[in-house]
Amino acid sequence: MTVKVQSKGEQTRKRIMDLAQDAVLQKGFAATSIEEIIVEAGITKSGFFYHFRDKNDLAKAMLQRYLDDEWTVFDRLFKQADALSEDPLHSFLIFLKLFADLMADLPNGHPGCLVASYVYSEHLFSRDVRTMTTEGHLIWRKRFGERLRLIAERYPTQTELDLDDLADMLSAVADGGIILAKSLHDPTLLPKQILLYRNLIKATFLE
Amino acid sequence: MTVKVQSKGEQTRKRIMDLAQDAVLQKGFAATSIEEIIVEAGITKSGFFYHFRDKNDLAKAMLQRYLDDEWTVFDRLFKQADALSEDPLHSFLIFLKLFADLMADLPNGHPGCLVASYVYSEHLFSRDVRTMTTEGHLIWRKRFGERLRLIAERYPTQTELDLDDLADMLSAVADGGIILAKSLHDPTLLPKQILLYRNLIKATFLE
DNA sequence: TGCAAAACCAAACCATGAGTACAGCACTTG
DNA sequence: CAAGTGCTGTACTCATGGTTTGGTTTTGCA
Repeated sequence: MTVKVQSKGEQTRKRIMDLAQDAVLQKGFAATSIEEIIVEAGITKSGFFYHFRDKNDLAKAMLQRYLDDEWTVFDRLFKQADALSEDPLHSFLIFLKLFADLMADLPNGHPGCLVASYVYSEHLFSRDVRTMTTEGHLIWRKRFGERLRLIAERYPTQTELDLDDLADMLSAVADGGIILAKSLHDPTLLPKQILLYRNLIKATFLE
Repeated sequence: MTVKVQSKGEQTRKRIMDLAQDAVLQKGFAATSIEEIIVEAGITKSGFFYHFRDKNDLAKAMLQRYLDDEWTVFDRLFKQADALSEDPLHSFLIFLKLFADLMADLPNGHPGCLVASYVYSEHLFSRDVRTMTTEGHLIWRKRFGERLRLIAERYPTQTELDLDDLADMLSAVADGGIILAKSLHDPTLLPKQILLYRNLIKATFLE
């Protein structure tokens, strides 16, 4: 367990981003004011503008951090799963179980997907932020797609099937599951949806 | 084909809502200003406030209309499907195909789900609007769930399976598919996701 | 044709919110 | 200890945006 040594500045920067992210996931980016963030963070406006050039800069930094975090989380889960089975299919199934468990363990449910939130306010952000959301989704497609291709090699399916679509479906089920879980105030919904996706994978490759 | 006779007022009201909905799906509700709407609609602010008590009132009216529209669309698709097969499973499979086709025929792809958009800015709206989004999702669960229960009666599954979860999954896949399609600028993505859900249904009940 | 109701307009109000200018404090490195 | 640099505070600007008040036109209908 490495404890990052954070300078005071890094700490405030992180605090700003944490608070901002919570607010954005509840009200959307546009409705989240710098004012409210700095009040909660216990700093002043100049403090904010020292750390971020403007609001869009904050949006970008948050998104980058979010994508990085997701990446490392999935990395960990995949490594865990790979350690438990050599077989690509079973490893993927284990991964999905781990993923579902992780989502089930979030005390108040998943707070929301920042990428999804951004997509529904796309027109607010600069071009580079928008391409980041696109790239984020493409990376997941690639990542899950790779796994699926390894599986398909060993477990040939009868029906024609686009593996990229199947990879996308995990993102879709997760994003959709988060929305439903929020809307229905039911944190158990997301993990259950992931397990249904797992069923599809099983049914697809195990006949 | 009944053509609704709309008074001038009803026409402007509709125009406002159309423009607002487009804007909201692109930028979110908070970032959509009354100003821009009235400019596009060719009216003034007072014109707007004649039709809507306040901005939240507009949000509510838009959501109600959206839910009603969705309801009638699904109604039509279900009726069409039921006319083509007596069997609940096949009827549902036909319905899913029709649904996918409908989504595929949208020239620029699905513009976005208003409910999903609202969920990611929940904290902006009054309580009644928020309960409307919840109710909306519950209605879909009920509607799809009913169909699935009819299917399950005739096609018993071996594995334990919560049909409400399976019903929710259609909403999740749709909402998630819309997000992905928007993010990746690929209108074909949504219908493909629906067809993958259809595969799951087939695999589940036809072994 | 006249008149009430419906539909709309003009102009202001007030709050909020993004962003700036600039001064001041607290490190920490030469 | 001097000088920079990282960070915070005060005090503004300027634009936007939701909402109100009080009037004017247009429309449907008796």
